[in-house]
Amino acid sequence: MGEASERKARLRRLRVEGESTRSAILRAAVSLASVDGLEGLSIGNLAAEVGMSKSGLYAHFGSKEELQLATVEEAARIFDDEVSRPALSAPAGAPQLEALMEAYFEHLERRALGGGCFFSSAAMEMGTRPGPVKEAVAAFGAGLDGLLHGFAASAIEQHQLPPDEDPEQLVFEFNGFILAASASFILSGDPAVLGLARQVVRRRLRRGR
Amino acid sequence: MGEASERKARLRRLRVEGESTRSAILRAAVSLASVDGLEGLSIGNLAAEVGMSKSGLYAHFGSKEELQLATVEEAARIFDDEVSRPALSAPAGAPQLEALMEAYFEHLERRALGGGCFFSSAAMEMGTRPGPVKEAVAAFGAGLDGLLHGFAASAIEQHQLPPDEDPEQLVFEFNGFILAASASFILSGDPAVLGLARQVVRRRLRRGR
DNA sequence: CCTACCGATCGGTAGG
DNA sequence: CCTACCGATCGGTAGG
Repeated sequence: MGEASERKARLRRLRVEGESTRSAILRAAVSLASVDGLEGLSIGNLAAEVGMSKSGLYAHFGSKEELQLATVEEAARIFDDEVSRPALSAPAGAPQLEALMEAYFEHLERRALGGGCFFSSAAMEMGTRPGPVKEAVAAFGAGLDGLLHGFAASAIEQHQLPPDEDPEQLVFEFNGFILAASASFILSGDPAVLGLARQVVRRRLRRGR
Repeated sequence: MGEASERKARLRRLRVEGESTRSAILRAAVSLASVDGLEGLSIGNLAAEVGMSKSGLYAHFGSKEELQLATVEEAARIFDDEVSRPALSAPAGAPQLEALMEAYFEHLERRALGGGCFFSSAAMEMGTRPGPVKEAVAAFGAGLDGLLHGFAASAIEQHQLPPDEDPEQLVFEFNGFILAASASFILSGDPAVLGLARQVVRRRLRRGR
């Protein structure tokens, strides 16, 4: 079997029924970036991964920056599917906060992207690199903060949390839980750290009860 | 003035009385890595920054990995000087926790390294790259966790925090505060987020009082 | 989507 | 510490 047919076989493996080539490329891009970062994501590596030439990729994305932007979009879609959406199905307030965190911990534990948490890494990596990609990462963060803020405000409103709690402080704390779980899990590779993270979340939501 | 004398002038600027060339190189390396990451730190850029040839750097560090390891060491020394040591001078227990966080927030606000928080970024960046550099970053994290654990245990012992508090959970939470402050500050560039972080820390340490 | 190429930069080495 | 070089890879383009 020649190289060409191997490439096609790999692409077929990556592609699901009815899924576009662009979508298969972006799933691979998110996976590579979850290991090597958004800067470390190279067009050559990505081309090899999906069994395509570099110029084939340039037909889909005109530049590395456009590829990075599309990759951030795809990562946001995955996060919404796997973490945000399940949380929205839980009862309003504290249960949504807990469901979001639980969905996130499972997303981490399952190593859904191959490497670590895409947005934890992207925030640290792109934070010091002004430009459209940083803005896209920041916009995702703002969206997640908004979601958490709504859950927290609702929890206070429904007296699941004391009335003197501050939603903004809660958003900061839950962001911290996400980042600490991500960093700790990625460095240790030990699912036990997620047990500790779950305890922290549970206790935090039972405070003042 | 020729290029050669410009280079020497730059090196002189970077060097303080009695400071070794190696030390000046490493300070520049930490600064560059705080912006571009430990992978993004290139020997060519670093050589230009300190006004030296690439091969001049190879006389000090035999490989990029050795340079990265030395850079992690230097960053740890700076963190210990600016954050850990001041905390150790505070009264034992909760005041040490608060002093460490305050020193960290000031370290961030002052933009002490030029870019963001070296170890927040390094943990996310190297977490997915097995090898000696990741181990060095993990070892620093373990050391900081140990320090926080001691402060937390002491706070509980002295009844500054309730006896049902778990030091390990507190370590996780404070790690989260550090990471959330770092990510938030780097993305927004707004010192106001550190005000929120300070409130969270203060409230957390007054819980159960 | 491909082959074939571009200049720039990467980490690293030879020889002084 | 330097100049001068190595092969590999980077992002990107020409032409089909």
